[in-house]
Amino acid sequence: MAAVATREQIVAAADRLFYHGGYEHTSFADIAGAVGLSRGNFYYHFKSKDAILDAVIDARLADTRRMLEQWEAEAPTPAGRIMRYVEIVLTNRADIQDYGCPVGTLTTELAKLEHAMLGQAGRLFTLFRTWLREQFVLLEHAEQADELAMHVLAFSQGVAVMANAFHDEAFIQREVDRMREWLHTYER
Amino acid sequence: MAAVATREQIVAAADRLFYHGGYEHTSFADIAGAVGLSRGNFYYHFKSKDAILDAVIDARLADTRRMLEQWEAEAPTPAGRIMRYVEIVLTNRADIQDYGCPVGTLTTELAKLEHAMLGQAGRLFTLFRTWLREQFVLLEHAEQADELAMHVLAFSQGVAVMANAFHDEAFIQREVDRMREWLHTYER
DNA sequence: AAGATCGTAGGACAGCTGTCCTAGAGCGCC
DNA sequence: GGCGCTCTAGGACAGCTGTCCTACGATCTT
Repeated sequence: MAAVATREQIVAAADRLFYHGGYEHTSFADIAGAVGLSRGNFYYHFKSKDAILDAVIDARLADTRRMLEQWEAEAPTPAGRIMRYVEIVLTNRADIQDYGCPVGTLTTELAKLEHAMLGQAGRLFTLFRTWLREQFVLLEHAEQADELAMHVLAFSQGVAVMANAFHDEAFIQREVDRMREWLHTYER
Repeated sequence: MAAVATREQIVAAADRLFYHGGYEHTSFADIAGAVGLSRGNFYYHFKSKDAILDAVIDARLADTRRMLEQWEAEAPTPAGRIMRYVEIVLTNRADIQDYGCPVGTLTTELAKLEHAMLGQAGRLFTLFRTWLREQFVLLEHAEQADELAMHVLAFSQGVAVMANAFHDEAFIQREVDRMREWLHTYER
């Protein structure tokens, strides 16, 4: 098997396992089992568990950039684009109810572990923050753009934590509706 | 030393360590070191790690009930009491920036671990939810009381995750101000 | 003073962790 | 055929995990 394909398989499996079970709780043996490789052989592809996490974060950053570009292509207005972000809690509601937000839960876990890769994980949040800020600038709220971006991020994190805790789909829908109305007051 | 005092010391130390470093990441050795006991001797006080977690959750439930009673005694109006809840993200901002919300992060972690004690941890959320709902009933919004309670909970969780990720005190203050204005629209 | 009870230290136990090494299989190229 | 490279399996390694047991010191009761 080509090494590059195996590496991608490892990263994909690790991404899923880190999201579902948490970073520390996921062992080399778990990832090896998911990919179908022997545990000891991992050193050939990644020299440490941190290196896998680094690769997973890089992959998530790339995926996120692709998703944001797609949103920009599909939604013509900045408000529509912001709503695309807001609605991911609906789109991904099944996973969110089971595992929370992939970005929020990873960042929270790494902060508790005082893990060196915490800064890297923070780039995922910053990517969304910067993109949302740009949309609010386009909405002609340049002055408060960053504050509004942070508010939208906090919305999604709050909904994710509560949806994960209570498994309440109606709650998610209500909060998205509430957010849509709030966003309308910033449209022009 | 009296066994009951030692037990309380263990629970207090475990509570702090679980909050700061997470449940799974905290070992018997860590707790033993914090209390000044030998690791093997723990079996005398708690027959398993889950039993410690159970005791920690019970202690947090009792502490929370005390806090809610105090809020009721100190704040005469339901809106004032709700604001007491909203303002804990300011009151505890130092800890929240370092470790997130104690309730939210524990629930999120236990969900990923598929831990048997997840239901117990959920009672912490439910305690706040029920109390907030009662306050909105007193505000004569009985019909939407539970929805509004969930919205306030989501607010606090969102702010906690973002404050933990970005360490931004001004953001916390702005979100509390925003929440205060929102709450005014429900006062009469 | 003798005995029972309470709380403790220390270590044994199997099992798992991340890391690292060695040997060899499979393959293309000369 | 023989060389060299890529990729792999399997196991060794020290260290840690939660659990559990035994032996002993301190304290209290009678």
